[in-house]
This record gives sequence, structure tokens and C-alpha cells, in this order.
Amino acid sequence: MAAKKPYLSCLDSVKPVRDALDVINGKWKLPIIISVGVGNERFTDIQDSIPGITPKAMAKELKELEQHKLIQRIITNDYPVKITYKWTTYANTLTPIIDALKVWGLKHKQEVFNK
Amino acid sequence: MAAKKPYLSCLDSVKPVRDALDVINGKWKLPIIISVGVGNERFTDIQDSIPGITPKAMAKELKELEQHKLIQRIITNDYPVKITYKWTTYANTLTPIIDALKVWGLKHKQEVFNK
DNA sequence: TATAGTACTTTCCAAAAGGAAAGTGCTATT
DNA sequence: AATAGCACTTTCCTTTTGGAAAGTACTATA
Repeated sequence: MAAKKPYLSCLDSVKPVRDALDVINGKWKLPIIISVGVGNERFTDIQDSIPGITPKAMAKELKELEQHKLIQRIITNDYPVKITYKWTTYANTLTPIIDALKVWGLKHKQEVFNK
Repeated sequence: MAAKKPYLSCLDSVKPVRDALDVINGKWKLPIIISVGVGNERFTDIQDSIPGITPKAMAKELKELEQHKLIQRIITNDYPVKITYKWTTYANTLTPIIDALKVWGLKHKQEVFNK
């Protein structure tokens, strides 16, 4: 009997993809990054720009994104303390992914709709 | 007093990205697609090629991916019934996303490592 | 007849995620 | 003095996810 054909290794692709997913996976991370990217800086502005997100989810995701250096939290000690969130240079490296997802999302909607 | 500056809308980007995420979000979907993409066809081969995945997760994800037409489940009524999973033409549209994630994952590891 | 392989399913249970609603501490405005 | 806005946090509760382990139904092989 012939030797059993072994499975094909694909860790070269799977591992980096998993590394990327560990950072940007989830329902809200990319939406928040996009919102900050178009210029929303305040907590409530970001929240208002993303339908369905709760302040609890916002706070949690913002913290994680800050830890991953994808957004920056800036405290301004003016008369009223002001907190702003900003897009980092490092976040620029995500634009190819965001663009690819946007293009695919639009195509997929067509695909589903035209069926 | 000046009128309150309103938040900036970003639904044009957020909505399609969310549509895409709804389909490919999760820990295992892209790894499975990649594994089938390199040529693994059998349940156990796919499972063996992805470290850490359980048969329960496999079965669930394979079903969902089939529903989204990203993989095809083929039953061959030979002597022992044989089931194979195949990459669909439609799954080709995902390669830009997979490539972008792979590139970013590799860069991100460098970034974390060199710090 | 006994063992092994394939492709799952089922059960159990712990941990994580997710949402609604209310609360907090601060300041600015009326 | 009362109200409102900002940036959250806290509580409560339900749902989802995730893994370990065992089980099942079938067939092929020794």
C-alpha cells in the first residue's frame, strides 16, 4: 500500500495572518481606526460615527488600540480637560488592509444582492 | 458661541468593512481558507495543518464558509465515502485581503521584535 | 475478530464578549 | 442653583465562544 499522503503545511501564511488577526480582529477595531482616520478625535464623535457601539465597547477597544500603537490618546490640560484620539504613523501601515476589506465588502454585497 | 462641530461621517468605509468582517472575522476562518487554498482537502489534513483547532471548531467554520461559498464540500460515493473540501472561484477574491494581512503580520512581528 | 482510520457530533463547562442602563466627577452655561 | 455636556465606569445579565474529552457510524486492513 502506498504511503499515506501527508497534509500540506501552510504555516508560512497562517502564522503571519494569525498575528495580524490577533491585533485587528473583532467587531469594532477597524471601524474605530477608520473613524479616527477620517478625523474624529473626541470620544463621543467617534461613538456617534459608529452605529451600535456602546461606550463600554469604545473604552475597551480604544485602550487596546492604544496599546498596539494604532491610535494615540492625548490629554490637553486646558480649562476643561480635553481628551483627543489621533491616528498614528504606524496606523498608516493598515491602509492596504482596510482598502482590501472595503473593496471586498462592496463586491460581496453585489454578489449577495445579484443572486 | 460657535455651533458645535459635528462628528465626521465615515459610513462609506465602515459599512463595507463591516460587511467583509461579518464573513471572514474570527480566529479560524482565514486559516482554514488558506489551508484549503494550498491544497488540503480532507477534514483531518486541514485540521492537522492548523495548530490548535479542534474538530468542533473545524466543523462549525467549514459549514459557515460553505454557506458563504468560499469553500465547496464534495461527497464522493466511492467504496468508502470520501469528503473533500475545495477552494471556490469566489474565494479567489479574498487573496488580496489574505496577502495584505500576511504582509502586515510579518511587518508587525518585526515592529514588536525590534522594540 | 480486532484494530485503526475518517469525519464528525455530543456533552460538559469555563471564560469571554456583548448590550442596556445607570452612575460618576468634572466643568460650563443659563 | 439647576441643567447639560464630556468621558467614561460600573453593574447586571444574557449570549457566544472555546476547549477537552468521549462517542458514533462507517469501512478497510491485519
